[in-house]
Amino acid sequence: MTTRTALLDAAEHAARTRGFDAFSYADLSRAVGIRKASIHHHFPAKADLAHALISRYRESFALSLKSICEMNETAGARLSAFLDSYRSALSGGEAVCLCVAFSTGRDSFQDPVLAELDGFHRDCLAWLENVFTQALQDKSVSGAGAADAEASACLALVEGAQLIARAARDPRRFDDATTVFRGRLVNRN
Amino acid sequence: MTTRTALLDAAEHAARTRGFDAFSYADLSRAVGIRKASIHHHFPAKADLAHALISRYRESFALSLKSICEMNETAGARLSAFLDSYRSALSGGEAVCLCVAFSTGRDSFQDPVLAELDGFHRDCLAWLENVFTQALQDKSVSGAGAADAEASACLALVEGAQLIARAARDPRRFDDATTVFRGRLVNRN
DNA sequence: GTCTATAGACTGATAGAC
DNA sequence: GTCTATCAGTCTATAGAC
Repeated sequence: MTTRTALLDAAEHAARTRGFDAFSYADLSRAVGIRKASIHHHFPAKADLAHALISRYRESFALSLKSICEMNETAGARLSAFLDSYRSALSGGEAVCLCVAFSTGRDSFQDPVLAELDGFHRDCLAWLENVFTQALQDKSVSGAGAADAEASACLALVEGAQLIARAARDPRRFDDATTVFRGRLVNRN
Repeated sequence: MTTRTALLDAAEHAARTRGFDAFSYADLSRAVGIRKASIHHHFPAKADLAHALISRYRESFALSLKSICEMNETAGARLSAFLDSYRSALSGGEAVCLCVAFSTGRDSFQDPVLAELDGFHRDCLAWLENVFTQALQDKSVSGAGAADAEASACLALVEGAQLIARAARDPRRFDDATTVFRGRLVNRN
């Protein structure tokens, strides 16, 4: 593994557990085992690190959504897998997804990072809207309404559930918050 | 207005728009018009300020929930007013409620503050559970399931919706995320 | 690519005069 | 209660040797 990748991994972990502004190059230095100054060789400013982080995350998340579609046929099964991925991102209640972590500290960021963050949200909402549109056909989500409204509500629900679970350091809070929604999903595949 | 109150007001505004760790005594100094050192007379450590903030907020929120119950009869109308209060806390997309702001920066806080924050969550969930229990009787929320599950989902929804709206600096995102839920409320009073 | 050394700004916090 | 002055610690970032 390259030093650059090790730095990105350590930074992602720190950002998701403590927030982007709450870790320093000194923390990364300790985690990866090189000096602070050496990190600046890979990411001259912390803004460069932020951009690399969110950009890598956006790409990997897009792949993950694609994989969900390949492995699940019905809208209900796809949404169930979507919930699972947000649930597993909690890491036992210690972390939130990078998207939530960056949303809470949005002030620190400049245009290139904000654009990538907005792009992430758009990707996610577009995918959800597609799946909820499919749900109207295949009847695999009970009581499904307008696809765009359902998509917005679903994203807010999982992000809010992550926030609450991490605040309580208890992933069961995520399960509590998503119980009603899960009950609407017809889980045959 | 006392200096102490002016400091709390300025701190609350800063915490809700930028986060508790993102403002300094220097910022408060500028906002209120006294020197940094003078702030330490009112709040010796920043942790004392955090405690005073969340404690004041918890009390005023409890009063606000009580007022909602006095002014609205049905569960549907009460939940609609609950949504309104979270929606108006957005301040045009610039802020989140103090509870969300403190949840995102939970690492910075010590026990007395965390206890108050947890208490706030408990208060809020207990109130919601009561209202959803009422909804099973008065039929003012369509498709209502188990009260505790509905309460957890409702809190996650409004907190997630605030997060997304503030990230986009656009309060309409809050409306988008809460459209489906609003549609379930029977709004006669 | 990694290092030592350092700069310059900001943080929360304290001492002591008025 | 507010002030000036100052502290030690942290932060991001840079210069230049190896």
